Amino acid sequence: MKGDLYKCLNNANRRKILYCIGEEEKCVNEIAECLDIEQSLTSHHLKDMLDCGLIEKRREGKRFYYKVSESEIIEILEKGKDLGDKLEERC
Amino acid sequence: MKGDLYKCLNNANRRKILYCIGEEEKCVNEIAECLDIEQSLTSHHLKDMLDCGLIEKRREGKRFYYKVSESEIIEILEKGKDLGDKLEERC
DNA sequence: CACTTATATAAATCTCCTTTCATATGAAAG
DNA sequence: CTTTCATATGAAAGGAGATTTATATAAGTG
Repeated sequence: MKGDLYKCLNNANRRKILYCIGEEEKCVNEIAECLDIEQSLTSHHLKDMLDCGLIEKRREGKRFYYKVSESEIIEILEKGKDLGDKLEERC
Repeated sequence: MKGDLYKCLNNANRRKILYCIGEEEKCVNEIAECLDIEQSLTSHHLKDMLDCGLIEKRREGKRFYYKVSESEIIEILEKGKDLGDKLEERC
């Protein structure tokens, strides 16, 4: 397993991807469009997250659908967001 | 506020520091010794975490004591650890 | 006041990450 | 079987982050 959880979370595009496929699986182009980034960049990020087990991939014809593998990750993102907001208030 | 929560969490030394001062405040040298890293490096990491509001600093004579500012951060670390372990099992 | 202890900081270096660009692969459609 | 669509991959460029080394500051001690 390459890469780790925290590395995956330390990038806004990857976090957006997680939110984007958190509710329902999406294919690469849908994700790229959702984040308004290049397909290539999307694929790179998906690979990283796949490598660390955070997401899963399923083929359907020429498309690949991705989804979050453990829904806990969304909870962690929410907790992180809450804490981030709280820390901002301190400044 | 420089740096963000996820950046702070994306480094093993910084995570160790959080665990190290999570229970009780410690001064810089204690932290450096606890992690077995240089004082200088410790200070750098402490500054980053201070900048993002994750920890707090208190002076006592020539020493500075650091502690975690929001105990939630430890919960997030625990959740992250659990999820990390779970993801490892998949591979 | 000189010395020591505790911490901070700045510069330099090295490593790692992100993004872009070009290209490859592979399925489906005509 | 050529073209198109969907995705993956590799290399290169640029930037950000981690660590080390050397030095500064500031408090406490004799």
